[in-house]
Amino acid sequence: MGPLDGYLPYLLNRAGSRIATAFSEEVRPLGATLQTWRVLAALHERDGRRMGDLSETTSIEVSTLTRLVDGMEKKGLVSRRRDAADARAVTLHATPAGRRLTQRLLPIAERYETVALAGFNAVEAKAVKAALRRLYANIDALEKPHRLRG
Amino acid sequence: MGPLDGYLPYLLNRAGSRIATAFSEEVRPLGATLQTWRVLAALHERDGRRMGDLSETTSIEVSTLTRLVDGMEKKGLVSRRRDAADARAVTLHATPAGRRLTQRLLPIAERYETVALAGFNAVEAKAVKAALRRLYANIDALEKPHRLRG
DNA sequence: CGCCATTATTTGCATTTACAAATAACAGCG
DNA sequence: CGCTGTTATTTGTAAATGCAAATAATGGCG
Repeated sequence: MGPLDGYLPYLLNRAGSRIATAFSEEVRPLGATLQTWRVLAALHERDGRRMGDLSETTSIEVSTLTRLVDGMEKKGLVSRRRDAADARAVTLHATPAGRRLTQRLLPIAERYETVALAGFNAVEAKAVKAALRRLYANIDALEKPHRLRG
Repeated sequence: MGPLDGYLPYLLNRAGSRIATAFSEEVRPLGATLQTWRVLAALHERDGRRMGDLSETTSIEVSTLTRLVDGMEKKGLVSRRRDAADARAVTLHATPAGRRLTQRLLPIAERYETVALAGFNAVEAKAVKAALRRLYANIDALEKPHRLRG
């Protein structure tokens, strides 16, 4: 066990990468990717989100998201709509086909949650999640100042 | 707080992405990227690693790593050597310039560790890291069986 | 020794990604 | 109402990525 094993960003990336790769492999036969799942999951949580909102939620850069959504639209999984209130914005909506795919992906996602947390009791699981939220908030706070200048 | 906020892989990815993006931005002025840092950090831990070993430790896919190392070699940060014991393998070594860059990146990396764990006491910090190792091991165990067939 | 299955790395190639610039529409103010 | 600065999204373009195939070398076994 070297220094890397004690370095938090390393451990974070390692765990995240591993789960991402495994999940990707698993959903490929369904014609899905990790990124499409992220978008579908975000829309499952709340449909009709804006691109920027989706980018924030999924951690997918907006220009990347644009082209990802292009593909998903072509596949008939989602549809874009010009926001009625603000014509600059675009809202994204899952189509019936998109919702069907989501339903097929949900149990796989649930299984990954279970597998990842194998051996964790309820208290420990809750603690990890709380810690991950704190880590995120800490880094987020580091970035935010940039946006508040002026 | 929707369902996503309770989904571990989501929290993991969100925290990891955020820290990765922030770190990347920060090291760009030094002519470095997150990926080059990962390679340099792995070599700092132990020099002369094989490509496959590096791929495993950095979570960078081997074919991606090959090309990343091409670029690092061109920049004079690392050098490849054919492994004396096994001519199939290539070992990678940090050059003086590579080590100098590593020395400049180390304090930045340390700072990220500190910032990410702001508000965590020593016990909590240790617990998060242990949890991340367990998560990784759990997913790893899910994958391993594939390699043991035959 | 020579063959064969296995392992380590690289290469081919199509896709994904991200930064920066461009476009489109808003909001406030003269 | 027509500027002006800001916000939301897309597009241009070059680089990074990952799967699969190719290459190179090993080890075991007849």
